[in-house]
Amino acid sequence: MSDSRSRSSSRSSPERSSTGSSREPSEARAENGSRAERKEQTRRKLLDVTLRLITERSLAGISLREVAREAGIVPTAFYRHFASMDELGVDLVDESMRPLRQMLREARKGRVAHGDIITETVAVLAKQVRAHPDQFRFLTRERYGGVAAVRRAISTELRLFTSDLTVDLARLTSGFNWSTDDLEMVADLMVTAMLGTITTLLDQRDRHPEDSVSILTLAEKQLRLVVLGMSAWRSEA
Amino acid sequence: MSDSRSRSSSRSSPERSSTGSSREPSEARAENGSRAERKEQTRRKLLDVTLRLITERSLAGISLREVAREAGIVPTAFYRHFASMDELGVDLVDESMRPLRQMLREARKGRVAHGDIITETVAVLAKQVRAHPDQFRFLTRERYGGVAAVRRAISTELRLFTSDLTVDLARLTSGFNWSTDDLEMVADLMVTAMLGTITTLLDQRDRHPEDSVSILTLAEKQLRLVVLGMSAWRSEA
DNA sequence: AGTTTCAGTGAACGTTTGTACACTCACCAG
DNA sequence: CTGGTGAGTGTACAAACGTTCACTGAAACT
Repeated sequence: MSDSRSRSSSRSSPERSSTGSSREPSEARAENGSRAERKEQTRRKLLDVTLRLITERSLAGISLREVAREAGIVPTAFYRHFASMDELGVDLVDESMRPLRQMLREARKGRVAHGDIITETVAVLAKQVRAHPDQFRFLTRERYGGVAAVRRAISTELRLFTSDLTVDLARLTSGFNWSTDDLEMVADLMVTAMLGTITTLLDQRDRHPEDSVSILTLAEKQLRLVVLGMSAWRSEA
Repeated sequence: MSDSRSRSSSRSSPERSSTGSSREPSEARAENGSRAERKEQTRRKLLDVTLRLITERSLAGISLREVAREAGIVPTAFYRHFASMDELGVDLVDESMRPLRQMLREARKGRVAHGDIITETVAVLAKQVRAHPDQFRFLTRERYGGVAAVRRAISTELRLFTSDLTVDLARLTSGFNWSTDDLEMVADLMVTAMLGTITTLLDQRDRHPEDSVSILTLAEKQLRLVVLGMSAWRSEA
């Protein structure tokens, strides 16, 4: 069916070695970029194609051949970029989670009032989910998915999220002598709640797109409930 | 490698129609059970094999042939029981979740003090996870997995869990005029937290088995934190 | 006793898969 | 100008896949 796309690079150079003055590398070539750039472009295409295909299937259900086909290269050329689909998956995890982690860290930076932090965090998350739904779909799908290496990569990165949050909670509760264990417990609950929100967000997105608002207020409420619990906790235990 | 197992049913009847006195169905046959029973046995085997194989792969990564092979039947005989692997997956969801839901409902029945309910609920969950780890692994793996039908089935059943809990929360907070939306919000948070506990429980089980205790106290703490949050909430909003 | 039902068989099919191998030829460095 | 590098090609193959079809034979029904 979709097999007519692989015939796009037959003619290579329209006017090759004509005037002799084409020496400097800064000339406007018909084909784009240097060798390294071209390679990076294909790499990107492989990653993007996989991300797109994973909308309706899991990583384990996507074949190397299919990804290569959609990216417009022959199956064997795939190996120039990744040793296997598993490796591609791990790279995809890094690429998806590292920027997000940075954004969430900065959303909490400099702020002290709990309310602000919660609103800001939920907003950042919502914006990211809206901007890169495929990445989040990939992450939720593969978090407990069939590929062990990918699962491990996500789990590791997620632990960093929790540890970031634990540090910030420690700063916010300094003076109320919380134990590290209890702080981690709360951070874990918050991260879990936000992960739940993400999945709800993705689910709802498919059916009726603009219910996001109610989901986000729900998420904020849940976080606020936990913060309230923290106040009561400190005056109990 | 593992191909030497399919040659176990070559000789069918060692002494067929010898004496003529083998008429009544209550006779001690070498093979067991009636026709319907035999069929149910094979069905069970198919379900069990799938559950076992899913420990290290996802449903989408398990082939119909492999399941049939491990169950000791020929691939085509699979269709006598399920129309596809997807259908088998949906049946597996029902079988795993319905009894659990019943148990959790009864764990909350007749109790009024929050502490009791929390302890009891976590205990029931822990016991079930310990008793049927494969089922829970299957559920967490396929909850956002690659097979749409299975995803939907789990999601539906999970919503019932939340709605059960919402009803019970309504009973417990009667007189404090909570809105249904807010009760659902809390119930959702609690269910999400417990799902997180389950996955942590399964992860840790593989590495060092007897850290379950600390995970369970963590789970109880999280639930208790939420309940504390509820008290503070009602006196605020 | 005679007939029907149906779980399981076995061969065959057309695809698709991952990977091996020898290759081309545009690019970059010397 | 020249030689090496390496991204992408094309062919090839064995293995596994889902599904089809006509079949067997014991249990169940009449």
